[in-house]
Amino acid sequence: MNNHFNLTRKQQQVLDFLIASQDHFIQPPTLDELCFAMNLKSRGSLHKHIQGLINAGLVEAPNRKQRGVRLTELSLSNQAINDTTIFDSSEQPGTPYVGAIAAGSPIEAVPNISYMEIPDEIKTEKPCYILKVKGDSMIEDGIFDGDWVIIEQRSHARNGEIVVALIDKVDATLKYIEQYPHETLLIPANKNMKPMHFH
Amino acid sequence: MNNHFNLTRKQQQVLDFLIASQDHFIQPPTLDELCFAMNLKSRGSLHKHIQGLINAGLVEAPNRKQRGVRLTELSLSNQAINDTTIFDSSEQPGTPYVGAIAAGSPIEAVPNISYMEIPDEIKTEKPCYILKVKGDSMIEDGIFDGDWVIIEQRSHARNGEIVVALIDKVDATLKYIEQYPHETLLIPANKNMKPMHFH
DNA sequence: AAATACTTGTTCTCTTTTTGTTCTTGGTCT
DNA sequence: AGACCAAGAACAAAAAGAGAACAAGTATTT
Repeated sequence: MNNHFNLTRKQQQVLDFLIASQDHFIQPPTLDELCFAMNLKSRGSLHKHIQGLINAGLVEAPNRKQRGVRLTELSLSNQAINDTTIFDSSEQPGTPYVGAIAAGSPIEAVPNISYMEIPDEIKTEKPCYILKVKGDSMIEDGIFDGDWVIIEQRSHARNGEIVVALIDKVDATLKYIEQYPHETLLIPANKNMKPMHFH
Repeated sequence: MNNHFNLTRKQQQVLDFLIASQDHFIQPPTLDELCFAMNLKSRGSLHKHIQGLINAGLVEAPNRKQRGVRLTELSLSNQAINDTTIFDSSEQPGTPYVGAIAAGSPIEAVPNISYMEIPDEIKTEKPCYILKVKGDSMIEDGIFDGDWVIIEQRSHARNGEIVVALIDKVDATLKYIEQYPHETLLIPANKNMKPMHFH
């Protein structure tokens, strides 16, 4: 539609991603970094798409220089137009940021979903999200009211791990979990609170 | 990421570091100091990057005269531009790095000084550095062994604040401070430890 | 003041890692 | 069949690292 450049589907996708994520990269991303961010596996394949964008004049040609892929003035000036298409593009693969989820989740509504940078030292490749702690149920483990916690997004938990437990799909609390065949225990790290039993 | 100068990744990184840490150095840092601060091992290698910045006009060429590497007007004015544009873009503010000082300080030697990003939500404009906590003296306040703490660099402390106390200019500990005319108390947040008295 | 040691920038060589590029093979979709 | 794409091997140049050696300057000692 608004695509006067004759880009293939994937080329457009790469371009959209580059434009959308340009502020997230401190330095122009290398092919490998782009692969990782877009969840691709072959540098060679990506290179062919980049080559297409270079031919269209949308990406600077790095003739063998190792300086990462940079957008040209042309594509930057077209960015405003593309902004609308970005929203359409419905999938937004592997952004390097860790998001704080809230939308649609049973967790108490966060007024505005923001994304925060977290230090490399803490960062993991696994999908994570950030929650703010309310209450003192884990105070003996150094998790205080108002702390931010980084939660690894998983479907299962092992005994002894700290989990975000959804109770009746309404309330969310941070507790130690112990799962037995007949019941599940949620154990706070606070002497003044008692473990909770569920079935 | 916006970079009209044709710098290599490392050159950009060094430049970013110089800009971000210019307030942390009392004097312009020597190559060795920069190596130490950036956790590099070879002065010669770093010199090559600096040379690249000199060629780009971003760093002053010290003709065997001035000690230390200093930024040029160009890079400083460029920094101002970047700052404003960053503010305009309304997301993603601030310098990406916060320095961890150690050089020459009486704090127990950190093997390699590294700089870590900290979330915008925690960040402050004041000069800060990061230390890793050893011991359990503040455990009741949620400061555990192995935690990182962000210390605001100040010359004075008020009663009731948590400070990094240097004892005999050798040991550094994290304690509450209470200063009276005749003595100074360092109070841990751990029932098993007793306050320390000094004069 | 002279001799000495230490700093600090510079240059050089050698090695390793990173990164862009090319090519081949095979798959999917129209 | 032809366009598009994924995956991966292989390669060459670029970039980065380590470290030795040197020289001009600074500091310290004699």
